[in-house]
Amino acid sequence: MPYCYNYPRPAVSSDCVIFGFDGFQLNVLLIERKNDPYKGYWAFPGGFLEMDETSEQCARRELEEETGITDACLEQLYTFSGLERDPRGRVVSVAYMALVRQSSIRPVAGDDALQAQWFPVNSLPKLAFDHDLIFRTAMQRLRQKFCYQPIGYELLGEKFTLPELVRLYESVMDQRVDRRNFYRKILRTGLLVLLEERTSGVPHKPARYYQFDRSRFEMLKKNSCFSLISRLPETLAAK
Amino acid sequence: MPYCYNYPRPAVSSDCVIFGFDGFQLNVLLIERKNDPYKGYWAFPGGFLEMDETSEQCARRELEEETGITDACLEQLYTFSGLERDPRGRVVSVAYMALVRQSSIRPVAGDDALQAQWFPVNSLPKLAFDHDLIFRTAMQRLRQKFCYQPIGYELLGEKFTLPELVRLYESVMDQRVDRRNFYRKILRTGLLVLLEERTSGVPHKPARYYQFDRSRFEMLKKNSCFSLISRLPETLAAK
DNA sequence: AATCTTAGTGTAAATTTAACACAAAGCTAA
DNA sequence: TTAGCTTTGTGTTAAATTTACACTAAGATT
Repeated sequence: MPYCYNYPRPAVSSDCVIFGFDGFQLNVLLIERKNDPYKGYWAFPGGFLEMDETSEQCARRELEEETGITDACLEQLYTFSGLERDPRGRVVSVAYMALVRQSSIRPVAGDDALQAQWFPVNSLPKLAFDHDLIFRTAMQRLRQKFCYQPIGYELLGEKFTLPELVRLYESVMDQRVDRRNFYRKILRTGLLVLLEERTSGVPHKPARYYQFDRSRFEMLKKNSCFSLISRLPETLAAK
Repeated sequence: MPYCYNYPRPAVSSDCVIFGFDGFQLNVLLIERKNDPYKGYWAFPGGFLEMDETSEQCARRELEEETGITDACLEQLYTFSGLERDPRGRVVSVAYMALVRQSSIRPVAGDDALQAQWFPVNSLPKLAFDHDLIFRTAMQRLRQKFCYQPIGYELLGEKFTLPELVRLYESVMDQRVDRRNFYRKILRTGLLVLLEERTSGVPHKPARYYQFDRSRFEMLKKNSCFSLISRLPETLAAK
């Protein structure tokens, strides 16, 4: 026990909630734990902080070690510090989340993981530690972000069709979206660039591909704001 | 050095960014540090995590010890884990923020603090540690929240007038707001309850007092969502 | 009683939303 | 080859909201 301090310290770890979209449903990436505690349980990839890395670097490192993913754009989600999170003792975990193109990622189990696998968000296995709480927090945050930011392009390919985008929104928000109104709304933002290519081999009218205009997005993010509750659903306003 | 572990561990702390509003400008509560490092510098109240408390409980405890504030509603802001945050060694800090009624709080220095004092957000002294980064993060988050949530009532009294509310919004967002349109918007949400009382002793028409309907707010928070970028300012949409 | 200052209400045009209908384009199967 | 099926893309219209204003009201001061 070579590391000694004047006061007790919790261990610090990072965990990653990685969202992917397969064209039909929203998934998260889980690993099966190779070691105790919770051996054999599924959990989010993560591990202990080392002294020469930030919490985000730790998340990125553990993600690569356990799943092979290297280029996810991580965003800090929340820090969990419950007293009984981990049977080994006090562990404070900084959770991160990321949206990735599921198709471009082939998760490979490594290190502490028996296997890495995608699970649909509405049928997860029993999770280790307090990862169920982490998952619910991530889901909530993801939905919030979808409400007021036209994000989610990280979840699709470099190019995508509007119908795909609608399905993504419907999956995440778990509610029906009017295609036609949605198209207009999203196109009016000017964030999508129309490409020449179309889908092919489909037994119906082919869809056009679009690309996300990241530079315009950054520009807009700086300026747009202030609307004070964007709009109140009529049904609620009446009450 | 009685606390020993197999692997090195960072210390974990909590810091609190407390926002207050004095009717004219937005302020934050700072303490002057009694001890090194950064002795004599101003900093956000905070301190080290103890083993029998969560990170939020730690924030609440330190806030009380150093400023006497007991009933702030803390919200987790962000966790800072930079390698060089603290000259004493590796410290990971979980930052919280809260909005309080400045008038109802008389900050009292205690414990590690020489004094506790409100500072206008646009003229802060030099801050200890990376607290300048924490402040900018908090300010950004506060503005974001004001954009899509009719919050900020914690910053005003139990009862308040619409002109006060406008001044609050103008202070936080640092931009002009059209009184008349703002009134309509905010009233339409149904979140404000008109009281009988009016301001008195003012050399002009007295303003009416309103009260925030917290239960309706909770109800709305559950249901409202999904607008996909509330609205795009015309000036930007044109580009 | 006139004046000054801020509070509260109203109006009209432009924009956006919500809820639809319909034409277009590709494959399939008779 | 053509009718039929499916999904995509584009309009249309009424209702609601936003924006940008002008005007009246109420209290204190001179």
